Order: sequence, then C-alpha cells, then structure tokens
Amino acid sequence: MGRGWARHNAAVTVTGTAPPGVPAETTRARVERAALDLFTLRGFEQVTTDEVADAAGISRRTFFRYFATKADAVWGDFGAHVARLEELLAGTDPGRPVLESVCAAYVEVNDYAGTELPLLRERMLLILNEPALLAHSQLRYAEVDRVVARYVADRSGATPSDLVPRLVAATTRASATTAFEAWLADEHSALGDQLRQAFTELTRGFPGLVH
Amino acid sequence: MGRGWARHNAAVTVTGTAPPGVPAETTRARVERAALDLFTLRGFEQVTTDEVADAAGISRRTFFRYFATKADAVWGDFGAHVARLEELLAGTDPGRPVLESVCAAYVEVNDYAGTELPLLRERMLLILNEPALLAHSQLRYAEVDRVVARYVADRSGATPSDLVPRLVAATTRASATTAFEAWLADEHSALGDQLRQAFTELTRGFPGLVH
DNA sequence: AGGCTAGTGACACCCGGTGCCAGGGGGCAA
DNA sequence: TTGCCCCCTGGCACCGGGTGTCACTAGCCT
Repeated sequence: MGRGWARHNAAVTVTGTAPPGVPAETTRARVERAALDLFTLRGFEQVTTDEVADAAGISRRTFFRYFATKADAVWGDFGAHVARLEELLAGTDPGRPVLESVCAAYVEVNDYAGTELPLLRERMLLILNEPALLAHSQLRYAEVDRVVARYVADRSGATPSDLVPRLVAATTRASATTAFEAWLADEHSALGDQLRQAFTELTRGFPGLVH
Repeated sequence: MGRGWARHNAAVTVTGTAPPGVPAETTRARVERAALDLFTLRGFEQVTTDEVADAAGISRRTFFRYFATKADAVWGDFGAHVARLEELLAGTDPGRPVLESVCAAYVEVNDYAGTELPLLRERMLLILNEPALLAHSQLRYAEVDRVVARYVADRSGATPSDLVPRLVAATTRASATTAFEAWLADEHSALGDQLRQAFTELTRGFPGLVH
C-alpha cells in the first residue's frame, strides 16, 4: 500500500452506535486505539503511519493533525496528566515535608482505576521497550520535571533552576519510571506499591547499600 | 543544494599537514568537528546531513557509515566512556559502600582534562538543549544504566532487574545529568564539584527538604 | 440562498536513513 | 609490471516521518 492510495471506505466517522447518553467515540480516541493495537501487535517501527491512518479510517495527513508525531499517538492526553500533577502539588499541605509531598503527588496521580490498567500496561510496555518511544519519553518527562522543580523551588525558597529543585524533580521522576518498570515486570504487583517502595528507598538514601 | 549534487572539491582526505609524530586527523574526527560547529552555530534541526557531509568533504552516504544517526555525530565515542565507567566499577574497593562506589566512579569517569572542557561544554549544551538530541540521550543513558545496575546487583546479591539496582542506576544517572546542567549554567563552576554536591544530596535523601 | 468556518484529503516536497551497485586506490603475489 | 583482492567511497533509488498548500465539503449562522 503505497503513499498515494485510494481510501477504500467512505470514512466511517463514528464506529457503530454509541449507547444513549454515552458520547460516540471520538476520531482521536479511535486513532489512538488503532495505533496502540497495531504497535503492540507488530512493533512500533514496523507499522507505518499510513497503516494506522488506514486502520482508523482517516488519511495520513489527518493523522498528523491529531498527533504531532507518530509517537504521540501512544501517549494519550499526557498534557492533562501533567496538569493534574501540578494541581495535586498546588493543593498540598504546607506543613508536610516537601519531598514527601512530591512523592505523594506522584502516587496519587498514578492511582488509576482498575479498568484503565490494561490500557496503561499496553502503553507503558510500548514506551519502555520500543527505542523510538523511549527516546521520545525524555521530552515528555521534561514537562513533568519543570512542574516538580517549580514546586520544590517555591516551597524551599529557591529558584527552579537551582540544583536541589532540579535534582528532586529528576530523581523522583527516575524513581517513578523505575517503579513502572518493576510493575510491568511483575504481573501481580500493584503500581502504587511499587511507587511507594521506590520512593521509600530514594528518600532514605538507599539504606540497604551502606554495606 | 539538493539531494544529488556534484561534490565541488576533490576530497581532501587529510586537512593540511600533521605535525611529525602526531597522527593526521581522522576523517571521523573531522566530521565530528564539522557537525558540532554547524549544529552549535545554526541549531541541530536546521542543519541537514548533506551540509555536514559537505563541510567535512565527504558524501552523505559516507556520513552515515561513520555515524548511525545524525545525533551520533554529537556523542563522540560514548561507548568508550561507558566501557571506562564499567572498568572503574570493576576495580572498586569491595569494602567501600556500594552507593559511594557508584558515585565515585561517576565523578572519576567525568574527570576531564582542562583542554577537553570547551568541547565537552559544546557537546552537552547541544545535547541538553536540542529536543532531538535530548530524546536520543535516553538511548545512551540506557547503556549506562545497565552497567550500573549490573554492578549494584553483583555487589548487593540481587539481580540487575530488581528494584534497588535499577533504582540506584536511574537516580545516580539522573543526578549526574542534573549536575551537568548546573555546570553548564554556571560558567565558573567545576564539573566535579557539581557532581559531588548532587550525589551528596541524593545519598543523604535531600536533608534540606524535611522541613 | 449566501457566506463563513472547521475538518478533511490529495499532492508535492523536505529530510533522515538504507540497500545496492559501481568504481578506485592501495597492498600483495606471481 | 600485471593482475587480483579488499576496503573505502560515492551515486542512486527508495522508504517513511513530517509539513505546506490548496481544494472540497459539511455544517451553521444570518
């Protein structure tokens, strides 16, 4: 299937009939699902944007209007995720230690409903195992780091570009990512537990390694 | 200057005459220098591989034989860097605490000679500020993380895929990167000092943030 | 009806990256 | 010297991600 190709179907803008009251699946959501399925099935690099677009019943050009890059189709609405983290941080108890607040916010923002977990697993498996997606992740993490560094700076009377705020942002985020990896590796573990365990190690300075 | 273009010079394989005893600059080194200069001057994305190749007096095709990707031209011989870190870790005193050994190895592997610092600065400024290079960096860091995680696992009787080894690898590396950022931001600071300061904060669990 | 806007598809183009083949030069043996 | 081999190189066509532009259509408002 080459670059210029006749669409073979008259663009089904909505898939089937939505239950009354439930909004019909948006085009964006449909593309996300098609992308995730294809990428999981055959690998991120092995699937072309042409194929994803085709599977979702839109043109390649339209795909790139919904998602700036091929990788973005995997990330869902990550901006909203970051915004929620920012809100959680803004609403923390000022009497609680800074570092503890950051960790708690991370745990809470990643407290997904049970029904969302399979999707999250699929997403994260792709992101952490596909080199192209792993690379892209750094750009997304940078958004998170900025938010956390700003919070730490505000609370500790520093500026977001000082060493400690940056350091807290970078290391807590690294810990969260590692917790995700551990969660993916162990089918039966709870994401929240992995996060708490990772943060405990981090904030205590890895007590088991003093030898 | 389009894709197919007549080379306008008869490939100067060596730049001028090398001082006796000193090996002539290799083609690879010449390409690296050309790439770094052009990227610094006009931005990574704004320079095409065609232009870099042209500036180095080789063809585009040959450029991609020296470097797998455009980004790799910025990273010098990073593999050797990782190998050296691995050797340093292998040669650590078994009586010293694990975490301390990792940090010390990081400091030592980044102990550059004064003459190398300007080049290092240029490289790191690009890597940390150009989105495409920042993304690529994650792939390189993964190599480092594997080495560190394996070391920590060996020393602490765990496996490299356990939480703590991964966690130490991820957080020390995040700290090192943050120290690099701080070093770049402050013209007059020493890289080693920034690294030590970052590791001190990390290993003590950010003592200033208990509030 | 007429006009505005938002979403879409087609198409051409740019650029990073790759497979393939055709030289070309240097070393080595006869 | 001649012939052979091998490595480095350049040219070229191709793939695929990403973008600018234009034309078309469906609504929607007046």
